[in-house]
Amino acid sequence: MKNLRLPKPSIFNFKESLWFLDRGYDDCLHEVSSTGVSKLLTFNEKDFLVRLSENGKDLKAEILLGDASAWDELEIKKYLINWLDLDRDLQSLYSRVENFPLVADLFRQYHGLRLIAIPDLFEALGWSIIGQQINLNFAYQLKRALVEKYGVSVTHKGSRYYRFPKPEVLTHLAVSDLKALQYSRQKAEYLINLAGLFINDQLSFDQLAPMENTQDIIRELCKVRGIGEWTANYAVMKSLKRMDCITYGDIGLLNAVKKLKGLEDKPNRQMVEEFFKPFAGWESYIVFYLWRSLS
DNA sequence: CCCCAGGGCCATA
DNA sequence: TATGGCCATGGG
Repeated sequence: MKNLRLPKPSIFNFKESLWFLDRGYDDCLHEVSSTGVSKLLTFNEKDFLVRLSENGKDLKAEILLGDASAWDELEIKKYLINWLDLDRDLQSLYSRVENFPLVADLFRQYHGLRLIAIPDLFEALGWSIIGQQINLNFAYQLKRALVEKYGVSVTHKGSRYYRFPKPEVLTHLAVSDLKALQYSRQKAEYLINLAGLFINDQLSFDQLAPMENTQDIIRELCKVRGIGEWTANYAVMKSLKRMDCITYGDIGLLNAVKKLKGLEDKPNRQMVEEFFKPFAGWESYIVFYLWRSLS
Protein backbone atom coordinates (compact mmCIF):
# COMPACT_ATOMS: atom_id res chain seq x y z
CA MET A 1 0.00 0.00 0.00
CA LYS A 2 1.27 3.40 -1.00
CA ASN A 3 0.76 6.81 0.56
CA LEU A 4 0.73 10.03 -1.41
CA ARG A 5 1.23 13.40 0.22
CA LEU A 6 -0.78 16.48 -0.72
CA PRO A 7 0.17 19.78 0.87
CA LYS A 8 -2.70 21.65 2.49
CA PRO A 9 -3.29 25.10 1.02
CA SER A 10 -3.85 28.12 3.23
CA ILE A 11 -7.50 28.88 4.05
CA PHE A 12 -8.46 25.24 4.15
CA ASN A 13 -10.35 23.14 6.65
CA PHE A 14 -10.50 19.44 5.80
CA LYS A 15 -13.24 18.95 8.38
CA GLU A 16 -15.46 21.22 6.30
CA SER A 17 -14.80 19.05 3.25
CA LEU A 18 -15.81 15.99 5.21
CA TRP A 19 -18.87 17.71 6.55
CA PHE A 20 -20.06 18.64 3.09
CA LEU A 21 -19.44 15.15 1.76
CA ASP A 22 -21.53 13.71 4.57
CA ARG A 23 -24.38 16.12 5.25
CA GLY A 24 -26.60 13.41 6.58
CA TYR A 25 -27.22 12.20 3.05
CA ASP A 26 -26.51 8.66 2.00
CA ASP A 27 -24.10 9.13 -0.90
CA CYS A 28 -23.07 5.94 -2.62
CA LEU A 29 -19.97 7.29 -4.40
CA HIS A 30 -17.80 7.91 -1.37
CA GLU A 31 -17.60 6.78 2.23
CA VAL A 32 -16.93 9.32 4.98
CA SER A 33 -15.65 8.58 8.45
CA SER A 34 -14.76 11.00 11.23
CA THR A 35 -11.18 11.28 9.97
CA GLY A 36 -11.30 10.77 6.23
CA VAL A 37 -13.07 9.83 3.04
CA SER A 38 -12.69 6.87 0.72
CA LYS A 39 -13.53 6.89 -2.96
CA LEU A 40 -13.16 4.65 -5.97
CA LEU A 41 -11.24 6.35 -8.80
CA THR A 42 -10.56 5.12 -12.29
CA PHE A 43 -7.71 6.11 -14.58
CA ASN A 44 -6.66 4.42 -17.80
CA GLU A 45 -9.19 1.62 -17.23
CA LYS A 46 -7.64 0.85 -13.84
CA ASP A 47 -9.54 1.11 -10.55
CA PHE A 48 -8.02 2.61 -7.44
CA LEU A 49 -9.59 2.81 -4.02
CA VAL A 50 -8.18 5.85 -2.26
CA ARG A 51 -8.60 7.02 1.33
CA LEU A 52 -7.88 10.65 2.05
CA SER A 53 -7.15 11.89 5.56
CA GLU A 54 -5.14 14.50 7.43
CA ASN A 55 -1.52 14.07 8.35
CA GLY A 56 -0.21 17.18 10.05
CA LYS A 57 0.45 19.89 7.50
CA ASP A 58 -0.42 17.54 4.70
CA LEU A 59 -3.25 15.44 3.43
CA LYS A 60 -2.46 11.78 3.05
CA ALA A 61 -3.92 9.68 0.26
CA GLU A 62 -3.63 5.96 0.86
CA ILE A 63 -4.06 3.73 -2.15
CA LEU A 64 -6.00 0.87 -0.57
CA LEU A 65 -6.61 -1.04 -3.78
CA GLY A 66 -4.93 -0.97 -7.16
CA ASP A 67 -1.36 -1.11 -8.38
CA ALA A 68 -0.52 2.48 -9.21
CA SER A 69 2.33 3.39 -11.51
CA ALA A 70 4.14 6.68 -11.04
CA TRP A 71 1.92 8.06 -13.78
CA ASP A 72 -1.22 6.82 -12.02
CA GLU A 73 -0.08 8.40 -8.77
CA LEU A 74 0.19 11.72 -10.54
CA GLU A 75 -3.33 11.31 -11.92
CA ILE A 76 -4.68 10.43 -8.49
CA LYS A 77 -3.07 13.51 -6.96
CA LYS A 78 -4.42 15.71 -9.72
CA TYR A 79 -7.87 14.27 -9.25
CA LEU A 80 -7.90 14.85 -5.49
CA ILE A 81 -6.62 18.42 -5.83
CA ASN A 82 -9.36 19.13 -8.32
CA TRP A 83 -12.01 17.30 -6.29
CA LEU A 84 -11.43 19.34 -3.13
CA ASP A 85 -10.33 22.48 -4.99
CA LEU A 86 -6.99 22.54 -3.18
CA ASP A 87 -5.08 24.65 -5.68
CA ARG A 88 -7.32 27.69 -5.73
CA ASP A 89 -6.11 30.91 -4.16
CA LEU A 90 -9.00 32.09 -1.99
CA GLN A 91 -7.22 35.13 -0.57
CA SER A 92 -8.87 37.69 -2.84
CA LEU A 93 -12.30 36.16 -2.26
CA TYR A 94 -11.87 36.29 1.50
CA SER A 95 -10.72 39.89 1.25
CA ARG A 96 -13.64 40.86 -0.91
CA VAL A 97 -16.37 39.46 1.34
CA GLU A 98 -15.01 41.48 4.26
CA ASN A 99 -16.93 44.49 2.95
CA PHE A 100 -20.25 42.67 3.21
CA PRO A 101 -21.02 41.79 6.83
CA LEU A 102 -23.65 39.09 6.26
CA VAL A 103 -21.53 37.19 3.77
CA ALA A 104 -18.37 37.81 5.78
CA ASP A 105 -20.07 36.09 8.71
CA LEU A 106 -20.67 33.04 6.55
CA PHE A 107 -17.03 32.94 5.56
CA ARG A 108 -15.92 33.21 9.17
CA GLN A 109 -18.34 30.55 10.29
CA TYR A 110 -17.27 28.07 7.61
CA HIS A 111 -13.69 29.23 7.30
CA GLY A 112 -11.66 27.05 4.98
CA LEU A 113 -14.60 25.41 3.24
CA ARG A 114 -13.66 24.66 -0.35
CA LEU A 115 -15.92 23.82 -3.25
CA ILE A 116 -16.26 20.09 -3.76
CA ALA A 117 -16.30 19.08 -7.38
CA ILE A 118 -17.89 16.36 -9.45
CA PRO A 119 -15.07 16.17 -12.00
CA ASP A 120 -16.84 13.91 -14.48
CA LEU A 121 -19.23 15.99 -16.59
CA PHE A 122 -21.59 13.13 -17.36
CA GLU A 123 -21.92 12.37 -13.66
CA ALA A 124 -22.41 16.03 -12.78
CA LEU A 125 -25.16 16.45 -15.36
CA GLY A 126 -26.73 13.10 -14.54
CA TRP A 127 -26.78 13.83 -10.85
CA SER A 128 -28.32 17.24 -11.34
CA ILE A 129 -31.03 15.79 -13.58
CA ILE A 130 -31.75 13.21 -10.89
CA GLY A 131 -31.98 15.99 -8.30
CA GLN A 132 -34.42 18.15 -10.22
CA GLN A 133 -37.55 19.05 -8.29
CA ILE A 134 -37.50 16.24 -5.73
CA ASN A 135 -36.21 16.40 -2.17
CA LEU A 136 -32.55 15.51 -1.66
CA ASN A 137 -33.21 12.36 0.32
CA PHE A 138 -35.18 10.89 -2.53
CA ALA A 139 -32.57 12.12 -5.02
CA TYR A 140 -29.82 10.23 -3.22
CA GLN A 141 -32.08 7.19 -3.12
CA LEU A 142 -32.56 7.38 -6.90
CA LYS A 143 -28.83 7.81 -7.47
CA ARG A 144 -28.01 4.82 -5.31
CA ALA A 145 -30.47 2.63 -7.16
CA LEU A 146 -28.90 3.61 -10.50
CA VAL A 147 -25.34 3.22 -9.30
CA GLU A 148 -25.89 -0.13 -7.62
CA LYS A 149 -27.57 -1.55 -10.69
CA TYR A 150 -25.46 -0.08 -13.48
CA GLY A 151 -22.21 1.16 -11.90
CA VAL A 152 -18.92 -0.70 -11.42
CA SER A 153 -17.85 -1.59 -7.91
CA VAL A 154 -14.90 -3.02 -6.00
CA THR A 155 -14.96 -4.67 -2.62
CA HIS A 156 -12.53 -3.88 0.17
CA LYS A 157 -12.72 -5.25 3.69
CA GLY A 158 -16.36 -6.11 3.33
CA SER A 159 -17.47 -2.74 1.93
CA ARG A 160 -18.38 -2.07 -1.69
CA TYR A 161 -17.27 1.08 -3.44
CA TYR A 162 -19.03 2.21 -6.59
CA ARG A 163 -18.43 4.59 -9.41
CA PHE A 164 -21.11 6.34 -11.44
CA PRO A 165 -22.34 4.38 -14.47
CA LYS A 166 -20.79 5.17 -17.83
CA PRO A 167 -22.86 6.64 -20.67
CA GLU A 168 -22.00 3.51 -22.67
CA VAL A 169 -24.16 1.53 -20.25
CA LEU A 170 -26.99 3.98 -19.72
CA THR A 171 -27.50 4.68 -23.42
CA HIS A 172 -28.74 1.12 -23.92
CA LEU A 173 -31.41 1.35 -21.24
CA ALA A 174 -35.12 1.64 -21.91
CA VAL A 175 -37.25 4.17 -20.08
CA SER A 176 -38.97 1.27 -18.33
CA ASP A 177 -35.64 0.12 -16.85
CA LEU A 178 -35.34 3.38 -14.95
CA LYS A 179 -39.03 3.61 -14.14
CA ALA A 180 -38.51 0.33 -12.33
CA LEU A 181 -36.04 2.23 -10.12
CA GLN A 182 -38.71 4.87 -9.33
CA TYR A 183 -37.49 7.37 -11.90
CA SER A 184 -40.12 9.55 -13.52
CA ARG A 185 -40.60 9.11 -17.25
CA GLN A 186 -38.98 12.51 -17.87
CA LYS A 187 -35.90 11.85 -15.79
CA ALA A 188 -35.45 8.50 -17.49
CA GLU A 189 -35.71 10.06 -20.95
CA TYR A 190 -33.35 12.89 -20.07
CA LEU A 191 -30.69 10.54 -18.71
CA ILE A 192 -30.81 8.06 -21.56
CA ASN A 193 -30.75 10.87 -24.11
CA LEU A 194 -27.83 12.50 -22.31
CA ALA A 195 -25.87 9.26 -22.36
CA GLY A 196 -26.40 9.08 -26.12
CA LEU A 197 -24.99 12.55 -26.64
CA PHE A 198 -21.85 11.58 -24.72
CA ILE A 199 -21.18 8.33 -26.57
CA ASN A 200 -21.73 10.06 -29.92
CA ASP A 201 -19.31 12.77 -28.84
CA GLN A 202 -21.94 15.45 -29.35
CA LEU A 203 -21.27 16.58 -25.81
CA SER A 204 -18.09 16.25 -23.77
CA PHE A 205 -15.96 17.90 -21.14
CA ASP A 206 -13.19 18.46 -23.68
CA GLN A 207 -15.46 20.35 -26.05
CA LEU A 208 -16.75 22.71 -23.39
CA ALA A 209 -13.70 23.21 -21.20
CA PRO A 210 -11.78 25.46 -23.63
CA MET A 211 -14.70 27.86 -24.06
CA GLU A 212 -13.76 31.12 -22.45
CA ASN A 213 -17.16 32.55 -21.62
CA THR A 214 -19.11 30.58 -19.03
CA GLN A 215 -22.42 31.88 -20.33
CA ASP A 216 -21.63 30.40 -23.76
CA ILE A 217 -21.20 27.00 -22.10
CA ILE A 218 -24.46 27.40 -20.20
CA ARG A 219 -26.24 28.33 -23.42
CA GLU A 220 -24.80 25.28 -25.17
CA LEU A 221 -25.87 22.91 -22.39
CA CYS A 222 -29.37 24.38 -22.22
CA LYS A 223 -29.98 23.17 -25.78
CA VAL A 224 -30.02 19.63 -24.41
CA ARG A 225 -33.40 18.23 -23.44
CA GLY A 226 -33.67 18.05 -19.67
CA ILE A 227 -30.96 20.61 -19.03
CA GLY A 228 -32.19 24.02 -18.00
CA GLU A 229 -30.57 26.98 -16.34
CA TRP A 230 -30.28 25.35 -12.93
CA THR A 231 -28.85 22.06 -14.17
CA ALA A 232 -26.39 23.76 -16.52
CA ASN A 233 -25.07 26.10 -13.86
CA TYR A 234 -24.80 23.31 -11.33
CA ALA A 235 -22.82 21.06 -13.64
CA VAL A 236 -20.57 23.82 -14.94
CA MET A 237 -19.75 24.80 -11.37
CA LYS A 238 -19.10 21.25 -10.19
CA SER A 239 -17.37 19.77 -13.21
CA LEU A 240 -15.84 22.56 -15.28
CA LYS A 241 -15.08 24.42 -12.07
CA ARG A 242 -16.17 27.80 -13.34
CA MET A 243 -16.33 30.30 -10.53
CA ASP A 244 -19.08 32.49 -12.01
CA CYS A 245 -22.08 30.18 -11.76
CA ILE A 246 -25.37 31.06 -10.10
CA THR A 247 -27.88 28.21 -9.83
CA TYR A 248 -30.90 30.38 -10.57
CA GLY A 249 -34.14 28.84 -9.44
CA ASP A 250 -32.33 26.67 -6.92
CA ILE A 251 -34.66 26.25 -3.96
CA GLY A 252 -31.71 25.78 -1.62
CA LEU A 253 -30.08 28.96 -2.83
CA LEU A 254 -33.31 30.94 -2.46
CA ASN A 255 -33.88 29.64 1.04
CA ALA A 256 -30.30 30.40 2.04
CA VAL A 257 -30.49 34.00 0.78
CA LYS A 258 -33.83 34.42 2.51
CA LYS A 259 -32.36 33.14 5.75
CA LEU A 260 -29.17 35.18 5.51
CA LYS A 261 -30.98 38.44 4.85
CA GLY A 262 -33.90 37.69 7.13
CA LEU A 263 -36.47 38.09 4.35
CA GLU A 264 -40.17 37.32 4.70
CA ASP A 265 -40.34 35.53 1.37
CA LYS A 266 -37.95 33.89 -1.03
CA PRO A 267 -36.08 36.48 -3.10
CA ASN A 268 -37.03 37.02 -6.72
CA ARG A 269 -34.55 36.83 -9.54
CA GLN A 270 -33.72 40.50 -9.49
CA MET A 271 -32.90 40.36 -5.79
CA VAL A 272 -30.67 37.34 -6.36
CA GLU A 273 -28.81 39.16 -9.15
CA GLU A 274 -28.39 42.18 -6.92
CA PHE A 275 -27.12 40.01 -4.08
CA PHE A 276 -24.43 38.42 -6.23
CA LYS A 277 -23.29 41.59 -7.99
CA PRO A 278 -20.45 42.46 -5.59
CA PHE A 279 -18.97 38.99 -5.94
CA ALA A 280 -18.62 38.83 -9.72
CA GLY A 281 -16.17 36.10 -10.65
CA TRP A 282 -16.71 34.23 -7.37
CA GLU A 283 -20.44 33.49 -7.57
CA SER A 284 -19.92 29.74 -7.39
CA TYR A 285 -18.15 30.01 -4.05
CA ILE A 286 -20.85 32.26 -2.66
CA VAL A 287 -23.47 29.71 -3.72
CA PHE A 288 -21.44 26.94 -2.10
CA TYR A 289 -21.16 28.74 1.22
CA LEU A 290 -24.88 29.52 1.09
CA TRP A 291 -25.64 25.83 0.65
CA ARG A 292 -23.37 25.14 3.59
CA SER A 293 -25.42 27.52 5.73
CA LEU A 294 -28.64 25.56 5.27
CA SER A 295 -28.10 23.06 8.05
C1' DC B 1 -55.92 15.63 2.62
C1' DC B 2 -52.74 19.29 1.44
C1' DC B 3 -48.10 21.25 -0.12
C1' DC B 4 -43.39 21.26 -1.13
C1' DA B 5 -38.70 19.33 -2.42
C1' DG B 6 -31.20 21.90 -4.79
C1' DG B 7 -36.54 21.91 -12.39
C1' DG B 8 -37.80 21.57 -16.88
C1' DC B 9 -40.91 20.46 -20.69
C1' DC B 10 -44.93 21.18 -23.12
C1' DA B 11 -49.49 22.94 -24.45
C1' DT B 12 -52.15 26.86 -24.69
C1' DA B 13 -53.23 31.83 -25.74
C1' DT C 1 -43.35 35.83 -23.79
C1' DA C 2 -46.12 34.21 -20.05
C1' DT C 3 -48.65 30.93 -17.40
C1' DG C 4 -50.20 26.42 -15.64
C1' DG C 5 -50.21 21.37 -15.55
C1' DC C 6 -47.44 17.52 -15.10
C1' DC C 7 -44.01 14.31 -13.36
C1' DA C 8 -42.72 10.40 -8.88
C1' DT C 9 -42.05 9.97 -4.23
C1' DG C 10 -41.41 11.08 0.76
C1' DG C 11 -41.93 14.11 4.54
C1' DG C 12 -44.22 17.74 7.11
